[in-house]
Amino acid sequence: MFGNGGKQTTIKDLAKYMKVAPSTISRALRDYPDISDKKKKEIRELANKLGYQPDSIAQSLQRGRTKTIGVIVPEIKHDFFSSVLDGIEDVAYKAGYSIFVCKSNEDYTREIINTRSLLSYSVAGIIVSISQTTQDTDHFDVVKMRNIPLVFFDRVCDIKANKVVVNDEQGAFEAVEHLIQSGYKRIVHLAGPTHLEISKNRIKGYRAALEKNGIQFRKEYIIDGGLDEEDGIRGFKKLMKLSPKPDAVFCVNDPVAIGVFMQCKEKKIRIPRQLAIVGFSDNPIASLINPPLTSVSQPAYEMGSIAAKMLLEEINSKSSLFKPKRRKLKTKLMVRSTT
Amino acid sequence: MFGNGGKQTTIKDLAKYMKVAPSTISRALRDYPDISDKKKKEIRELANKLGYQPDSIAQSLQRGRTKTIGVIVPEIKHDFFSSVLDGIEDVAYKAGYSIFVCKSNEDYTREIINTRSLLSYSVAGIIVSISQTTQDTDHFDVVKMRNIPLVFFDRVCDIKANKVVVNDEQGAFEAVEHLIQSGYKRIVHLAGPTHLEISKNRIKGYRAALEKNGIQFRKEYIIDGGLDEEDGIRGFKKLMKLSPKPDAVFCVNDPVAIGVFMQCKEKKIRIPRQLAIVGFSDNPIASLINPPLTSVSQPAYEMGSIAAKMLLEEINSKSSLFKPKRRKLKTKLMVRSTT
DNA sequence: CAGTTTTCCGCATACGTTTTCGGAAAAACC
DNA sequence: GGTTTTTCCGAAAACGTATGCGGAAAACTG
Repeated sequence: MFGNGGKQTTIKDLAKYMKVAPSTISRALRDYPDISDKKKKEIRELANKLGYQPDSIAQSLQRGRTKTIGVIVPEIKHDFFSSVLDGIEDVAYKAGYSIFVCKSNEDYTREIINTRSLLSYSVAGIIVSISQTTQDTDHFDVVKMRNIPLVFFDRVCDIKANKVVVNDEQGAFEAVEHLIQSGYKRIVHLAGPTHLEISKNRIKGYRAALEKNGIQFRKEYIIDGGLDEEDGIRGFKKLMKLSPKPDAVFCVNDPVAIGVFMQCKEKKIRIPRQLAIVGFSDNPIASLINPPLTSVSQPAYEMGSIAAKMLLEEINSKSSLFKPKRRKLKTKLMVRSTT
Repeated sequence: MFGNGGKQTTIKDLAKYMKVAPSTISRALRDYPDISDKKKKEIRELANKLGYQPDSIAQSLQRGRTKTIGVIVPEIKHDFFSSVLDGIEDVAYKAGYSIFVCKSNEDYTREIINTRSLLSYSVAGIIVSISQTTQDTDHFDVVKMRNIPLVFFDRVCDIKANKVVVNDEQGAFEAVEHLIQSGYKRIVHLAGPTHLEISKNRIKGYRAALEKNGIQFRKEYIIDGGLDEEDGIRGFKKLMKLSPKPDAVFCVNDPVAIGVFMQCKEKKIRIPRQLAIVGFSDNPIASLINPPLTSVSQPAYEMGSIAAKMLLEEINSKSSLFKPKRRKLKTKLMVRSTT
């Protein structure tokens, strides 16, 4: 298959071999009308025999754009993000695209470097969930200015671009209302970073549920924090100092809930008798711990595939007057035994 | 920052602006000796002002190789693989490389397409864990022939290339010996696909432990299967039909163990009283289920970072007489309550 | 057979970099 | 002031592909 010591067979090689111009080869392989059927057939056979494969880099340089979509996530190993990646990859693969995965590590400057890198690689589009520490979003303006399609998912910001999120407010509302209807009255919310939209929306839902059910909102019952297990542990400690003592906690996501969960185990606090717990995102782990964690299910894989589809749509819509859309997916409350 | 309507500022733009040749710009920015310090400074300032960013595609075409490393994994969302990806990304990022992530979906032909795609993108190197259905490995020969560095991890094959694995045999041995020492006598092994090295090695360890402890090996106590939860469920059903009834099961990995675990819950079989379970890979879930799962811990993140380091080493070693190495990482038995 | 159309293909160029080679101008030497 | 050396820079080619344009040969028209 490869007779030339490791070098890729190029269009020029074929040209020399066939004693025609490179342009002829190119046109023959792309089935242009200006080449005789006989020659096309010959060329195709030779290309097959030598295992010719067009050089994507050269094509990209010529076209000014790659068949690649860039993805920026805060973390890869988190279940939610890896499921999203999975969804993106599947859609991209089917459309003949590859994915470039960058991790921001929840770090603002690394996110900037990542976008720059993706831009310099002329990706066809970018899908991103912003990091916890990102407050300023100028780096995404540059993407828009270069006319590169952009889709945000889950952790979005208020830039004019495609977005796919879950109905965080509704999800939070249902979770908290469920707690109330189960008889809990002193419900704490371990919230995420306040500048993130998801945090705000989940707080909104929390308050709405209290309000609707005539429960007085207390400021000290919202505990700010982050999105990791450690934040859950820290949150638990703050929570235990409150008085009157809370009887339930609604966590901004599952890792935080797991942090609380583990602390309860350690301190021998009965779940849900002494403290009820609700998480958000329904990681697979939720149903397997004991007692199984009640959590708001978030369609991660679907989010990824929808984000990718939206991106491809924008890529393929030549018109620059593309109207950004916002898809809001439904959540589903998975009631288990921690409530 | 961008005054030209969305187009990337190029080296030619700078050249026109400065009224010098493009080559001068290139040399100035790369700090070549042949340019006067004064001009270098001017050029750098202009480049900064216009936000010049070298076009990676053009550089790649010129160099014949990208600053990108391709990764092929069977699945993204599995905890083990996403942790490996995490490790790879971190060291790649530090070395100025980006990663191209492809998913084979445990499918042989998709794996071939993935490698082809990576080749056509002139990646600097490839890291891969082969799919369950891969028996033939010609597609990797092509990679070697193109002199592209290659590292296998976990699911390796017998190609002459860098490899990083865990000591599967030792890990399995310790797990099974632990079972024996805990008093279990009829120990079944739910094995993986037989053509994978990991499966073979874990079987070896299983047999070695039996042998050393004077327990008769029974052919029917090895149940072939796959690597997923469903395979665990299937395995459980076969296992229950055996007589005498087994009292312990050593699973080829955690998903399989979880499958068995869930079946036990469903069928009200007491763990570990009626059936002891040991998994492999120590997913985070293992410690959180009830009872917590005994499992062989496999350093996933470290595997990724080591694989990436080996790859970079090979990339940077100009000499084509590179000697493939094999790193074997240690496992650690995490004894919990299912045994 | 001259003129027109059609068929088929090559030339040249562009994409943005890097790099080799060589050459002009300035500086240094005797 | 002529020769050599040094300093600095430009021209051009190359990487592999795609494409507008033009041109030669063949086929068809009258």
